[in-house]
Amino acid sequence: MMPELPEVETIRRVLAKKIVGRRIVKAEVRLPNPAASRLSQNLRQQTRRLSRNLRGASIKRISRRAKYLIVRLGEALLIFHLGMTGQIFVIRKKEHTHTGMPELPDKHTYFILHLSGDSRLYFRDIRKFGRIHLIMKKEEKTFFRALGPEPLSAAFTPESLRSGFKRKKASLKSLLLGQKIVSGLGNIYTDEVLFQVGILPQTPGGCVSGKKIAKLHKAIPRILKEAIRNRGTTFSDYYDPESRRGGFQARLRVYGRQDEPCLKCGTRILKAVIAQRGTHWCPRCQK
DNA sequence: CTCGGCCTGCTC
DNA sequence: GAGCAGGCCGAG
Repeated sequence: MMPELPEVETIRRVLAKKIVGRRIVKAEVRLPNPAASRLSQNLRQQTRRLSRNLRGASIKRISRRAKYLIVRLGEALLIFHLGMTGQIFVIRKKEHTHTGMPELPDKHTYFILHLSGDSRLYFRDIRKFGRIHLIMKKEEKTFFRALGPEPLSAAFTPESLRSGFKRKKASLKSLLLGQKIVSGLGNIYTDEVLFQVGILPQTPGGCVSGKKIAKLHKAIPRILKEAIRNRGTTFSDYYDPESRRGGFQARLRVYGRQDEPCLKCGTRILKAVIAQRGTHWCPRCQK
């Protein structure tokens, strides 16, 4: 997996079951090499706060904002962003590990929470695009200030989309990926949403009709919810913190289906780079 | 706004 | 060896 909103939400739900109510016995940072890497810098910057403030804290609640996972500890919030390859595992010390699950901690494991009840949370990130932050509750608003409305909340409205797209000549693909007009969509779900709404990803934001905006506003939460119901999308060997795979990959309509027939009309699905990301669409269903 | 850069590992 | 990968940020 690489996590967009549905995958992070799936992880949130698993963590809520597994670690809420537990106490943090110790927080362990394992700085990656090279020391100049951004994850290493991020962890070094946060490491004192992490080890000083986490010990003894108890986990009250797990929440999510867009693709950020938030472990609520009362006044403090421990925030994870998983980047492209971040993973979180929770296992008991003696628990039999799943086949396909890495031996933990391995060389890609950069943060460990030792929890009461002999369980541990491992943060692992092969490409090191992930980040960890510890902030105070009062800083939460500022921390997330750049994010657009949460697509599964009432803050997300046709009007918020309309004003975001207004007079923009950037493509819908880049606008939806940008996290500013609406947050939580990544490369997969952006392609899926645009297919279901029947709009080409290269359409400039300013050229989208009110009718399409209304359809888009309905399709975004619908698809995200469908993906969450299926525990997100899993490629290759991803496992959520419970060692389970997602199931949405079987329901993808365009993502990864280049050269295959469109499920609606049979036309060959195209793929090209748009907004620097591999983008999939049906040239007949999307106008 | 677009682009390159950040990272490692996998596939061709 | 090149190109690609589910994200994001900062430079120009």
